[in-house]
Amino acid sequence: MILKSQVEWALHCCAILAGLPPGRYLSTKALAELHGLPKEYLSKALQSLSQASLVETTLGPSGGYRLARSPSEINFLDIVEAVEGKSRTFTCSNIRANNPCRPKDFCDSKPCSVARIMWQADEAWRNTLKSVSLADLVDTLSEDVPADIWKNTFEWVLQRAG
Amino acid sequence: MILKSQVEWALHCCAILAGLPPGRYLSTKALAELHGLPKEYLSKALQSLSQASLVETTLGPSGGYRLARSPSEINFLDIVEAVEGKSRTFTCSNIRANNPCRPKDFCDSKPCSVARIMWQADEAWRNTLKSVSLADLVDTLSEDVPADIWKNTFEWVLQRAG
DNA sequence: CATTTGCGGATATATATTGTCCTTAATAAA
DNA sequence: TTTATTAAGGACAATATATATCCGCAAATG
Ligand code: FES
Ligand code: FES
Repeated sequence: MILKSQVEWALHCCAILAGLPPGRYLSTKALAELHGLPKEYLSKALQSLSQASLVETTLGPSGGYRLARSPSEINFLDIVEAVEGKSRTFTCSNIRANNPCRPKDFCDSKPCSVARIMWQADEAWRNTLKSVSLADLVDTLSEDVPADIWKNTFEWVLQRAG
Repeated sequence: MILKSQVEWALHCCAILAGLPPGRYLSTKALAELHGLPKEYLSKALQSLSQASLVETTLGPSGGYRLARSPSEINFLDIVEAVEGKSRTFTCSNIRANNPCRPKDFCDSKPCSVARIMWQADEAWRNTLKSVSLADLVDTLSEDVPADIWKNTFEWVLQRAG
């Protein structure tokens, strides 16, 4: 089990969009070039963000993407679920029902204990993702990324932002 | 991203093995029949448990599997990692290095902030799995599963255990 | 010796991920 | 108005992973 590479792409793209001045847009082309990614396929990830209402778009030259909410109101879980979907990482196929010792019309009242525990772990994962906002990420990045690279990157971005 | 169905299989098989009297073995055939699973493919999951030293095996008629440790000394994470592998669910392909604004010989001192946060969530998932033992599972199951089905199941198992 | 068992390799099939190509409609700039 | 640029999305192909089956081997049992 491994998350799609699009998750890494989407998170990094959102981090860039979070640093964009209000009202400006950044295109798929610029985001793809900045991260060295296949433009057409990155576009699918950005469409997922759009369908999840995390970003807004506009068409035409100088068009592209911008965040639909403030960075403090978007968290990691929002972005991960936009790309990966909201379904749980453990799926129960109810193999307990195949037990030959069970009456064949027996109906379970609760989900299986095994599944419940797996889902608790899934919840812990989601809660951690939910606890970190895009604003938190930008704070951490601006500490970790060397100041000159950070500065150059946003100059590069602003030259291409519509 | 979704866990393999073998995870569900392995957890249920371990729960059965945990209820086996000391010294007895249960075969792949019996475990497959009990859970309604393809014997040959379930065998692969059990081999994973064996390679992880969670179970011991013996050959020949009356052979099969038993736990290598007491149920209180085996947790969910042991079993999940035996089947799914120990690698993290988020992999960083270091797309930050493709940033055209970076000196091309620049070397990062830390893992990317994005990856660190994703790995924290992964840790939270693993910690939850680690906190539940097979003994805990058996306790929960014996409360949830109706007493007569529970009893019949272990009679069925004991008839087939070598 | 005959049977049963776990183990591992080889192989086949189904599904998911990754990636490309193309058309369409909207938008902005020339 | 014309032209260029953009996001959206459908169709498709390539690749990787998950699921599943089959076979031969060596060990254990009786
Ligand atoms: S039957 Fe699906 S987890 Fe128990
Ligand atoms: S470069 Fe991989 S997560 Fe940031």
